Amino acid sequence: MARITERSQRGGHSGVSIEDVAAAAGVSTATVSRAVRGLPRVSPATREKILEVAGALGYVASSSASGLATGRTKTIGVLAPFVSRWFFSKAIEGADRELHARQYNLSLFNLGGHGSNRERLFSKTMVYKQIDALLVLCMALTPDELDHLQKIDIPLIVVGGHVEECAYVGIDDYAASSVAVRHLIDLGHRDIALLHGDDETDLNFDVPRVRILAFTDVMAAEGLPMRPEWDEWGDFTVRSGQEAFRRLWASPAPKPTAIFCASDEMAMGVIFEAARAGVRVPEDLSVVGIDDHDFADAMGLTTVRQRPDEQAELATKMLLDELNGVAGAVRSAVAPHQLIVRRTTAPPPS
Amino acid sequence: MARITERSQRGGHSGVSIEDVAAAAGVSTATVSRAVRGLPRVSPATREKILEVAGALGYVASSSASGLATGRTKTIGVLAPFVSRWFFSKAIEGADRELHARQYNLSLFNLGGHGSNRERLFSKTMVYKQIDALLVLCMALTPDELDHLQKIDIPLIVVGGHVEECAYVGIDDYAASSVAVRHLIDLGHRDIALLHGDDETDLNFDVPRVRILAFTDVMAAEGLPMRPEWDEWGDFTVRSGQEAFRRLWASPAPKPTAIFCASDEMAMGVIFEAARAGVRVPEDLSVVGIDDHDFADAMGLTTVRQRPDEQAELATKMLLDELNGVAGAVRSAVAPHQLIVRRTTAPPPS
DNA sequence: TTGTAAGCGTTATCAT
DNA sequence: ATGATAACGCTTACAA
Repeated sequence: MARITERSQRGGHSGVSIEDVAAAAGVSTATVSRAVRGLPRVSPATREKILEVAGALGYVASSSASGLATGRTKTIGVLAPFVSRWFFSKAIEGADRELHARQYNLSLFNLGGHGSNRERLFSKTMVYKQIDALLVLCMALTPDELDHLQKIDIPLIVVGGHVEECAYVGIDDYAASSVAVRHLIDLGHRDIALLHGDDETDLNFDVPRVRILAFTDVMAAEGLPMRPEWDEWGDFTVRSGQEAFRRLWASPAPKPTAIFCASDEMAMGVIFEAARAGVRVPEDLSVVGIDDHDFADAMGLTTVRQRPDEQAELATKMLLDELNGVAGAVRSAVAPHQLIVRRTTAPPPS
Repeated sequence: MARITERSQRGGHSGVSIEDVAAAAGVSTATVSRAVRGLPRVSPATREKILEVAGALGYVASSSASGLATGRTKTIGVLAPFVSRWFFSKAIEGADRELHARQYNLSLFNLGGHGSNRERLFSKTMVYKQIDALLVLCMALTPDELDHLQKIDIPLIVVGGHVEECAYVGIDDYAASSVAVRHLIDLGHRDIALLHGDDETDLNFDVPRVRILAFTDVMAAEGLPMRPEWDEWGDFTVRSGQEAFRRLWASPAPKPTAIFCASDEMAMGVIFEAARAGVRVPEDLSVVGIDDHDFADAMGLTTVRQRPDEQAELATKMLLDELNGVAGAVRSAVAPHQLIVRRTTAPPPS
């Protein structure tokens, strides 16, 4: 009773502590600490006994206490602009896989959708001293956010968009886009529209621009025309793909026979809207995307596959290795991409 | 120099501590603590000075230290079977919204996709003493997992599937399914197929069963036939919807004029495959789903809307309120649903 | 192999 | 309003 009172005096803590285990096992807390962490310098006999007692008591070390003692929290942060978009949700799963396997926790920081959409507040305070490393999943960071990031002196790596001065894991966007456009050209298309994802305000997000560049380079190299009316913009969502298609088809200009979309979700929007407008894919219009979204196979969408989960997994591995003393483990790496030809691309109507 | 050596002696901690701030501001750590946390009993003048010094020094309290002192981590855990499926990713966003607003951290525990798919290891150790409360986003828990859950004596609430003895926030699945089926019947359909999501092994997941029950009840009440060949099974994914459609249309049995799907993703699979098979939706086949997935609008899918983000947001709010002393804040609540009629349902072919 | 004890950075009690 | 100071539970030299 006195004991209980003593314990509940402050904070109302609960649970069994290392001291309880030590007492029950008749050893010191130091030995318990070594034993439960699988450290050497504990005799097999004592270890077994301690583990048994600990198990019986349901002992679990307090992460706060060990965090305070070691200076490491055993959790890494994942910063994402969205969680419900394909790329990010897959990346989160990939990061989690690696973290889980290595007994680390994943702390999720979502930049998007807070309050009225742009009230995204990412301050150093959020992550500082709470995580050992940070995985940045990003398409666009404000200069302010970028600034905060640089100030945190923990291992950091980014997946999903280049950030100045940071190690980056991702596909070669230029090559991936090129192969998609070439596929269209190889099929015989000459009148190809571009649905890119650059809104020209996200200064720290160059993925869309690289994809645009690849498109224009390939088109120019082949001497193909690039009409301004065929240069459409979207924000990587299905809806924006729909809208782009509508604008394209509403215009009095001649219609392209193919459209290169900077993401599968936009490509899907185009396809949905084309169906609605009675435009047949691929007979009247070929469409190719980038990503290999979960739904791409079901829709028969031709695309360039990338695996955000594997990218994030690799990036996470680097972070963890770095934390475990492998200096230079965190470095840029380019992930593979692959053209997947399905049923939304075909030769142009003759 | 002596100071630096002193600091880096153990663990290699970095950053400025409360003591540094106290020293720089010429006050005690106790006062700094009060000041930075916005507690009373600090004169405006000292508070201002402390805040200024703290800001200049870039002071951020160590979460480990305060966690140890208070017994609370200021982070809540979110347990999810998947993160890249619509329901869960939306729910996570909703939870994050509330947590973010209340300065809590979100620790994500993903059950799915570890190693060879079923090596999902959810032990008490994972979450114990690391979080103040747990939000369970689940469709199916093994008895073992369930057991672990019960043992954790922290506030807990579930969204996305009932769990015995736990407070639950979610829609009325029976009513939601009923309204979908009734919609089909009101349109004049009599030959309605069912695409449910029960694999009969997930014993702790009754959502699919409730939806099946609603279907059979409504059909029976209307005296409508329910052919066993029209009873199809899926696992809530697009792919399983495709497969179900293929089976349905491959069978020699007569075809239904409508199909009620227990989820939008399955409904989409049906629609994609129907298009491939030349079956027109809704002229030849009406399809209705449940969820109002992000793509539902673009596809014109008739469905019953639910908002997992709002459900999770509410559940999270309850958790936080409970932690803040509002006894009984965590309790079951039923979330709204709404029939959204779009373009995949129409009267049956005459 | 095991134990002792000094931190780790906060918070909270109790004085002042 | 402010300051000492004792926890909080664990890790880790260092001693035994």
